[in-house]
Amino acid sequence: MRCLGEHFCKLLIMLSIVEEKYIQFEPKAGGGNLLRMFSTSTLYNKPYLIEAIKKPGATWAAQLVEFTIPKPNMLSIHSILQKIFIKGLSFENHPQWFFFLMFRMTRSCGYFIPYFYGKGFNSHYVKGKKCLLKIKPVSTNHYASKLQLCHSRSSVSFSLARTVHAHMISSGFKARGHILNRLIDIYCKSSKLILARKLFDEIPHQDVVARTTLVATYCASGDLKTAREIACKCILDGFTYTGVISACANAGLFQIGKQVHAYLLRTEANPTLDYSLSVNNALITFYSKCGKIDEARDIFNQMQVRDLVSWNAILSAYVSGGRIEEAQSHFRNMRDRNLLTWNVMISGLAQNGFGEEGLKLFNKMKLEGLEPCDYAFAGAITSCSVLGSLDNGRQLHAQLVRFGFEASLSAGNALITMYARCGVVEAADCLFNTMPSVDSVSWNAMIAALGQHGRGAQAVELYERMLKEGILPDRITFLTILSACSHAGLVEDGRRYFDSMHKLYGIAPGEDHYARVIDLLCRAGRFSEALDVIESMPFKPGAPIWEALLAGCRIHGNMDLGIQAAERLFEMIPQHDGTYVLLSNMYAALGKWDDAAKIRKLMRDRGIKKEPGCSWIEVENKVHVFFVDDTMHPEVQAVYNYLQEMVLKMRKLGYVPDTKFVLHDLESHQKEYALTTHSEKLAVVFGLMKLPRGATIRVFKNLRICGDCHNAFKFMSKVAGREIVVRDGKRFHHFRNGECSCSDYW
DNA sequence: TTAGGGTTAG
Repeated sequence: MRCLGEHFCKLLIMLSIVEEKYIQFEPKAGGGNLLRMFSTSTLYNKPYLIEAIKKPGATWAAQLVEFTIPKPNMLSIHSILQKIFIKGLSFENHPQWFFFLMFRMTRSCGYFIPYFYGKGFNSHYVKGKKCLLKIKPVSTNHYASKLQLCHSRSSVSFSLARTVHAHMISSGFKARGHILNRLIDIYCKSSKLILARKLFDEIPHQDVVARTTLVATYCASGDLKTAREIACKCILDGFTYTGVISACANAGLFQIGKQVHAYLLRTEANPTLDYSLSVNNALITFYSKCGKIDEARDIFNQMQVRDLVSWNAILSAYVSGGRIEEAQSHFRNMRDRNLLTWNVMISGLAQNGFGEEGLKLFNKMKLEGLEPCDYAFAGAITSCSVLGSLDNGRQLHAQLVRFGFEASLSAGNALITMYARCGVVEAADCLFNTMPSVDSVSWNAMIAALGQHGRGAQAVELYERMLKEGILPDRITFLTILSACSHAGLVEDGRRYFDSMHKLYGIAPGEDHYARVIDLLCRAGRFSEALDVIESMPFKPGAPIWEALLAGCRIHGNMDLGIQAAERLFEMIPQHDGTYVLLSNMYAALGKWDDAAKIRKLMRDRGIKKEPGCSWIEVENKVHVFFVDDTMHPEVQAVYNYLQEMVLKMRKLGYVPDTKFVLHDLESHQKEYALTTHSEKLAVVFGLMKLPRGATIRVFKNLRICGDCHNAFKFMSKVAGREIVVRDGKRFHHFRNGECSCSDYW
């Protein structure tokens, strides 16, 4: 029990700080045997645990901890907590259980304190307890290490830092130097600038470290006057400049960052400024984040000395600018690479739509003997989202658990999107609800997932829940919730959220937000309102606005307005194939074949090619691609035969091919045949032929699904008794028993 | 004790 005793001592010290209270604590003996008994077990979810829960005190805590060895992680402990609550047990009478857990988690995973703080645990178990132990002031090292606990890779615990600070004051401890600097840093990172400034002003000898922290924070908040005031009172070093440049990069302050750069160039001859490497590295990232990739490259090329940070920074710049070829060539030319290099490249490929390449690189990384971290997993999982490869995604999820990263936020968030984009929104929902901790990215991902699957009401519900839990929506939250409302026809909700953006949350709507509102209104046929919104915009409408308007006009056959929108688009983005196709489709749908042909001719004259429609489906871990009128796939003839039989059965149930979706003026039997060559039909039929009985058919299409295919899949789902899920360029359709989840609103 | 290279959401 010696080891346990030590744990408890450490715990006590820590808790004294966490709670600012005196805590009654009575360690109980008897855990030793059980500790040994389970020392090799990691099966925390076996019935032993249920038995163990019935036992009191330290015995139980000892088991609990031991069960999580050798790889304690957030998920395993979280699931224990869930079991405890399911059984109606609480920590009320056994605070030591909670202490032990918290200590173990904090030590093993580094970020459990913020987790517990958010969940109201602290008030749950201490209230009403007698206070027996008085906590004395502790050493500088102790406070330093406690403040270190406030920092984790992804979060800063303001509440813990504040408590440590309070403890210092109440115990009479005189904090100096780096302890204060750390506190200031944490306050700044927690956006408590006033508190940080107050502390800074109380320091008798303000050093360059504290100044650097504050200058960078004031700069990021846009308060340049104060930043300058603080900066000019001491000799600045490289840390200050890199800090300021980085702050400008993160806050998007391009002009100011450029001024700092110009200033540094003027003072380059100054021999005291010997920090060009890190400053240049910061500058690469600054220009990259401001979208100036060429400038970033120039800095990299002109650098006399470069290190791995420089190489990674410029690689990241290429990737973020979508310059994948340059990134790949740069990656190949790198003599040294670290884990980060691989992560940047893998996720960069995935983000730019190169899912297959991303997965290949992830596997290559492993073959080269590098152990992937959770960021690498996140990149690989994103690759699966791009491909719609559920099999690969599931395998990666399993690997992730084996590697002990199941508590990772970035990988977890990537998984939510992967499951949703692979058509299994239930799995995404389940993951979201069982993740040990979530952040705003997770909420946004889940709201987006529900929206894409046509579950607008649920998306709205989740958004409201997010607000109730005190999470502030950001500009991406609004993009996702507006899309969700738009796809589900929730016009009033969408309008209300759009209005609240600026009024309640101070976020100025961007063009992308306006485009979504226009989409929302036009889909519902409310064109005059949409035009009013366009009038009220503080900037000139760009292509996304006219595209949304045109798409709405197509749905409602509003030819006049559609032509106006298309004309604007022809001026703005003449090379974009979508405008020509949409307008031509509108004419064709109205039977105006001459006009449709004119648009097609215009397209040809301008040398614009329509992106060919293609659909794909994963069968036994292999992706099968079908094009329109496919002749390439080895089994395509069997597919056509199967489809013909299927159409006969569908006709008996009332299916009538809707030839208005054929865009060329053909004889009616030719039109009907043309419909049967659509890539999405071929892929779905291939799935029906190849996948086991009862398995859901999941098909992906690069463009929007065709209206006749949409109707046909409703009948097909009934005839075959199967669920068919189709992901098109915008959203998902779930066909089940003759109906689609979108209720034909798309 | 401060700074410079990464991730996930649209």
